[in-house]
Amino acid sequence: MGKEEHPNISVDCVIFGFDFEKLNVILIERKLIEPDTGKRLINDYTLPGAHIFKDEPLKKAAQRILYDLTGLHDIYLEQFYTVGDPARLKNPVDQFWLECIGKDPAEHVVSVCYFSLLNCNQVTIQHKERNPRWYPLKDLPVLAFDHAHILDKAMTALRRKLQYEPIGFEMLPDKFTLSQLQKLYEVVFDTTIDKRNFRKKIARLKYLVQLDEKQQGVSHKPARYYIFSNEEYKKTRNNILNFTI
Amino acid sequence: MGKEEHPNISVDCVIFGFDFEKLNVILIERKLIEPDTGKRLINDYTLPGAHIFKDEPLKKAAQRILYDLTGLHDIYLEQFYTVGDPARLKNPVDQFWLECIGKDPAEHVVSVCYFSLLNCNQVTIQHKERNPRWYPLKDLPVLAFDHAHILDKAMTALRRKLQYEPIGFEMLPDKFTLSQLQKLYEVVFDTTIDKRNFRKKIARLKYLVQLDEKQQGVSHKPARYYIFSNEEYKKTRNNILNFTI
DNA sequence: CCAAAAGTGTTCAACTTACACCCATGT
DNA sequence: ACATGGGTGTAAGTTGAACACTTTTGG
Repeated sequence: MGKEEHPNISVDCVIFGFDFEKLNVILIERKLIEPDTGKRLINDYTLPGAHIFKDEPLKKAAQRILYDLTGLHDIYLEQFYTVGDPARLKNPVDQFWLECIGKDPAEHVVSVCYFSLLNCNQVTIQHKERNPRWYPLKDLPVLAFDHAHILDKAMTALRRKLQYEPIGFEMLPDKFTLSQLQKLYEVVFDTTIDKRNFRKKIARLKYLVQLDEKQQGVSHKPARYYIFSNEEYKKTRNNILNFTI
Repeated sequence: MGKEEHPNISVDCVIFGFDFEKLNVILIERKLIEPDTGKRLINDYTLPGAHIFKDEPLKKAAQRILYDLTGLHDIYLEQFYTVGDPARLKNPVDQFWLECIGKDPAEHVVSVCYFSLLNCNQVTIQHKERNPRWYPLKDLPVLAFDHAHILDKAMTALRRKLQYEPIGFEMLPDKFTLSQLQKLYEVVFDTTIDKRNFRKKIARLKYLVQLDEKQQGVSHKPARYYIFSNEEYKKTRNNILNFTI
């Protein structure tokens, strides 16, 4: 009961962050250096994750991981996948690592995976140990365990979700410009979007509310700010039945 | 190792079956009758599920459950959700039941949930114990544990999936008529579809191949059979970027 | 005045929706 | 002959895609 870790159940978090230019993800160093020779035995990266405590709900565990990294509660969080192949931690490097950090390498660990959405500029990552920081998705280092696979699934899940729910706002400040929103979609879907068509689409959405406020101190025509109105969204959300077959 | 059950990790299966009229799901009786009085202490229904064996992959466990119920391998199977709140099995009836079947009611059981798709008429459910059978989704009995919640999530996941991938075929025979396919969509989305518009849409899809073969022995104009061509689908699948924002 | 990003309309093609009748078969 | 479900086309409205120039600000 209480703070004892469950040996078989962990939670991994794919924390996406948008910095107005590209999409990033928080990774943590996994470094093991032989003290005598200075030789790097292990030098790669993992997603933030933790074993759940016994009697801790999965979502609470994910929120705990997020809080420890960002100091924030109430971050957008969504479960998207659970990995549970007994072979997933069985390669020699991972086995060696698990021994080094005092886990039983023989355990079958099922990992429940969540993704979260943030705006990079509104977060300062808390350093406790092992140096967590943002890495651009377009330029990732080598990932440990099956974390490349998990990240791939997370990306697919994010795109899917973004296709039917307006959660892009979670990666922007409360007030944002349409160009910022457009850039976000372009980055997530790795594409370019026509500015006029994009804005025409926005104009149809009642839950995107234009403010009187404008950008200040930019050396070009200042953009108008918009906010996302959740009330309007709830009213006008379209339960589309647009099946592809 | 081997056939020992993992006390904390289970797999539940939501097995959807289409019978050309409605959507059904396989449920299993949970019955407990007091021997003396004949009083029904428990009388409700559960989704098929099982604890995984130690060192068994999650998907293998799901396939095992499906095989035990249907005698079939290679059924469409998709993971959609994992429940892991320690409170999920803590109501008195469920606790009592767990004790009766020899499980430790205090364990925190994380359940990884899969849904599968079948055509009811092509399956005979294997009776081992506790009488599993099809129940119409529109007329469900009382469900045990948090299985009503899981079923709800499954239904949402099925609809979403059906909106961007043509997996409806998994609930039809290899050869099917367009009316059968239309009925399937109508039933899953609880709506009605215009016949001519539906068929116009189908005509655009190259992976729906019309056969020369027709229905036989029906007391009306016999319908042409169609098959789903996976090769064509892979060629023409559209990676649409149709975001709602 | 220059650089930088904001903002704005039109046209054409594709798709969606609504709608009614004849056809082939078994009984 | 009749009951049953199969099969077909058209017109109007809506949406998606392509495309270029003017505006506002800071430096």
